[in-house]
Amino acid sequence: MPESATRPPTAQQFVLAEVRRAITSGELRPGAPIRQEALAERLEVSRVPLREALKTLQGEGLVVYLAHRGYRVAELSMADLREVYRLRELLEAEAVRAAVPLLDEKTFAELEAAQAVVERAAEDGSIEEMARANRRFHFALFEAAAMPRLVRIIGTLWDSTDAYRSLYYTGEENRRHVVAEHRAALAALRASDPEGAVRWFDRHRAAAVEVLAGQLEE
Amino acid sequence: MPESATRPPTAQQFVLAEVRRAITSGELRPGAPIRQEALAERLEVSRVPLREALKTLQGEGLVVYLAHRGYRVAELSMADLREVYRLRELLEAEAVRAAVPLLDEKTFAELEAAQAVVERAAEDGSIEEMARANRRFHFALFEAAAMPRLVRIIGTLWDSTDAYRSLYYTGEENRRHVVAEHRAALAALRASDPEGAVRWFDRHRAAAVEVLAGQLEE
DNA sequence: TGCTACCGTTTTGGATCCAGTCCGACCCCC
DNA sequence: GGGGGTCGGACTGGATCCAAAACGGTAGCA
Repeated sequence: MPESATRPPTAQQFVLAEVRRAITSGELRPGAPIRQEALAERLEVSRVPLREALKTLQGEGLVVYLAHRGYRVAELSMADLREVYRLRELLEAEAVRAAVPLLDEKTFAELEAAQAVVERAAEDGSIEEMARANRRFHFALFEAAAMPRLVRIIGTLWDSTDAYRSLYYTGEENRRHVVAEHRAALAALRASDPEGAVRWFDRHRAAAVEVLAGQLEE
Repeated sequence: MPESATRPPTAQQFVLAEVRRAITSGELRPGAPIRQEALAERLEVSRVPLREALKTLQGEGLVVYLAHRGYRVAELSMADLREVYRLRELLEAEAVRAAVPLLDEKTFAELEAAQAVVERAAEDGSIEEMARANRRFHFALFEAAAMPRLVRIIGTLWDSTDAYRSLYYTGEENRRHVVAEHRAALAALRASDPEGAVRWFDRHRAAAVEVLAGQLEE
């Protein structure tokens, strides 16, 4: 039963992807408790694979766990938000610097393909697609650094703010900023100018974090 | 049955601590497959809490997982080792810089208490105790930075090399280096000189990574 | 002799069932 | 009327059982 393009080979992987999507898309609200029985039933699995998926998400910081009280969707305080972005600044700069000397045409092609989707989605205002393509863009670059642990850490940092970040793309002006900053960074990468690229990405993040900080105060 | 000072409130937490200890102490060798049935029986629990503990360890990178083939203790390549230490360099420097302005007498007391244990253990050659006290020393400092995510990430980086790092302390000269470098860093911290402390910690790590790299080539 | 298909064993993945803990409502007593 | 204790429901934690996938060995065949 090929119900979707590729259904993961184990239930826990399926559940993991599904729950992560539900959290980062805001379907499961920050702070909300996770009722295992109900969620498992909705996903048509038993509680066992769900619990293992939740353990993974706990490791990623997307949910918090208290013994005998279960899991809740993690909430982000203002201090958390600042910390995440500070760490991203440090780690992504490292990734970019490591990646630049290793960039090849294949990577550039991937970057430009992703960027094309970003631009089209920005025009159309399709938030979900823009978020996906934006991630593809950045991680295509990070992957090029050939530092798998670094990429994984950055990935978890992205995940932990995904639920909030989607909001950023709802502003049309924000979307225009993203497109422009990507283009500038791409030009710097083409010119093998890591510091230039780093500066653009820093500005990119700084703009986002300010907007998000505003959002976080409701 | 108070079989140990404090037995965790759930079996999975007990198992987690136990398996982590077994891995970082080298009792479970890198690359070795983990037979769930046997291990669960040895720890006198069922496979369910063991599996959840293994998921946590997977998130920390201490074990690797393949669907339908189970868990194995993670192995470190030379590239991995270098990456871990490069990331520690970046992140620990950030932690130290953030911590210095926040240091209070309580933290200094903890640092010096840990350092005293390190020095005694270094004399006696008690490897296990030195490793524990060394970790307490460094993390007392990191915790002072008030950046919980950062501390957690650094913690997982430490864990991923623990199985190898114990080897470092078996050399007597290495132990003397550690003591001296800690003292120098402590003096810099007392003088509110973050850059001085960062330099000493960098040297501290650089010495360790070179020895470990040698070990890793068997 | 080397390859392949098959089958039994081992091991992991998942479902169900039971036990223990937590939380809130209610009641008693002060 | 308010505070503390107790009971019951809801939910999580763990054990056992069953299903499915992977591995190893063997036999059959080219």
